[in-house]
Amino acid sequence: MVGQQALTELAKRRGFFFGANEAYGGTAGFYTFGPEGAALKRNVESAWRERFTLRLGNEEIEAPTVMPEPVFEASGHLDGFDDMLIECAECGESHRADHLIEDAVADIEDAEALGVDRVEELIREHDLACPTCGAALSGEPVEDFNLMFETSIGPGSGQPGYLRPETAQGIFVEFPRLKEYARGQLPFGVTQIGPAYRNEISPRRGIIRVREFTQAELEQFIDPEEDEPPLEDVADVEVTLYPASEQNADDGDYIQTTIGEAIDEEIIGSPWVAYFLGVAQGWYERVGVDMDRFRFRQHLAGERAHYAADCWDAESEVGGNWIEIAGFAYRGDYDLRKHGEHSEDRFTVFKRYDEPKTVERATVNPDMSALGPEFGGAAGDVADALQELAESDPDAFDSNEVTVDVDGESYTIDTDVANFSVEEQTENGEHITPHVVEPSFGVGRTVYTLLDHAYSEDTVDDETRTYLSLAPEIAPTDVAVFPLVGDDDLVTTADDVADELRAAGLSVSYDDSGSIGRRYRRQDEIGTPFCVTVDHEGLEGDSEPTVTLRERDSASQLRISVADLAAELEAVLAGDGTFADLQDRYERVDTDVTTA
RNA sequence: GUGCCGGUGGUCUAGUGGUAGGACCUGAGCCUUCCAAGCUCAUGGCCCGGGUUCAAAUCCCGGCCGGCACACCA
Repeated sequence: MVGQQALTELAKRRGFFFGANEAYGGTAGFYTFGPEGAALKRNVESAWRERFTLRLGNEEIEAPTVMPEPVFEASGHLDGFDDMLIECAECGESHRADHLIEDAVADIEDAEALGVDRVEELIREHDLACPTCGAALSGEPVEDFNLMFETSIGPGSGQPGYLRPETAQGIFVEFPRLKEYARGQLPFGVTQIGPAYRNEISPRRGIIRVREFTQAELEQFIDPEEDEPPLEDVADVEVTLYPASEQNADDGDYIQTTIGEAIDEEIIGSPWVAYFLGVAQGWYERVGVDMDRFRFRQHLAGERAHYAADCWDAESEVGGNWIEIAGFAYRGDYDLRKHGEHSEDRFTVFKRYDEPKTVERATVNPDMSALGPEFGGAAGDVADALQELAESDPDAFDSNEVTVDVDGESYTIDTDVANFSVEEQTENGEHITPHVVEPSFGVGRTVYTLLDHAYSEDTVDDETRTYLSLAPEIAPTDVAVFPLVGDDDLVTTADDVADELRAAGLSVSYDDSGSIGRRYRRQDEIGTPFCVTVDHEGLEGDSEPTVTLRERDSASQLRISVADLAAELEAVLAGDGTFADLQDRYERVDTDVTTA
């Protein structure tokens, strides 16, 4: 196991990531990905896109990071994302004011909804004390802290906006158009990879908890009554589960099972969530997460977000701690329903019935030439109220007069004027609000996990060697090319080989400095899976030139002709064969190197 | 946000009220035909601001950044 300190040091020194704006003292919670880190992150994103967008037949979008205030009124982030903090004057501890009240006052369960002033009052009335030191908190100010970054759109006072706290909202808000694009057919999925922002009170633990981070999210829109995931694709996938029941039990333990069994035994409630856990398991394994340090943990009841009906996290163990690297939430119809209520657009899809239905519907057709002169500006509202009444209580129209309330005023109308009737109508279907299943991945945390799990040390010729055993698919550099020594003919050939490999689309690093061993170590430390060395032996005689090809983890080499090199490397990097396969087909080089 | 500890070349680190030394790295050269070798030379540093002092990188205060603990993490 590697400590956070050693990994952070390597990350800084080798250009994976480092604190941003250090020239100006640094900014807590913001990191820059250096050349190696940016390449690694890009490769992780590509692998995610390949699996969760392309392979699943979904579509990817790119929405703005700044969104106007009403979006977050609808999503609940403006209220639900607030923390009410109160600070003890005696010991300086900060506490959640709303939690204090919920604990102390029996009949208040959601103190957050009460507002700052009322919460301050309640603390006075109940004479609440600091849980840490016991000093009275009465009279201390309660501060609202919203975790969203606020900004202002346009000049002057502008309109208030926020940096999105999750990429998901960019997908939900555009649902009306995305639905059109999907031709109104459920199920369909939309993905987005991009930055999200949370103004954390206290960023911690390096890159693990930051204020700007990259999310890769899939919003799967489904008809909850009809759509089922292709569970047969993942039924046999083995997973390590840590359900809420086990977390609560004294002797709770992990459950090793398959996705199929977990559904049969109702450990995972939602088949869709289970499906995505299965897909994710395979993906994490592929990009290089150590599956012995990986688990799916179910959220405890009190832990769930305001939108989530059931939620599982993917967690990895890094530096001895478990961190969340993805969340799988069944969000129900919460998001689309809310945006539908708050905006002018329709966040529904039309679901056709198998057979058209004939229904009796009570309607009114009010004589507006009578209502208008009588009620003036209220006439339109009265007409609407009559229609509502017709639907909810048609019997009200049996008598001669009917009364409706509009804004607290009562209006009484002759029933004749309302033109009440019951008509038979044909309904071909209904508008339903889709449910949403959301796999949401933290890209930065995944990158950190991969570095942690790839970090290795061994001994080569009695010297300690540090190397990153990254999956070839996601390693920042595919291959490094060296001339064994600085002779002109070796340098020229090595240059040509590097150029040829670049032309084949590989990410190539060229290095002719210092001793060959030093150059191998450099590449080991950034996880480059292969090194190609041009030596005199390979250029001797009239036969085709050859080079040595070295594999990172074993440090073993084989001799291969330059003509075959690009194609063989491409195949291995694409996961089509391994270095061991090449060893069977090409001459091994005895290097006298011993690894232990 | 609170408490404790810390901040010296790219990285790691020694050190003192009189402006700094090492190791590794990096660059140039010599040597070198496969794993951080050796030799020569070179580049490069006291987090920021204020105070005390003849003099502050050193002491004091504040800020910023980092680590740990608490709180927080929808």
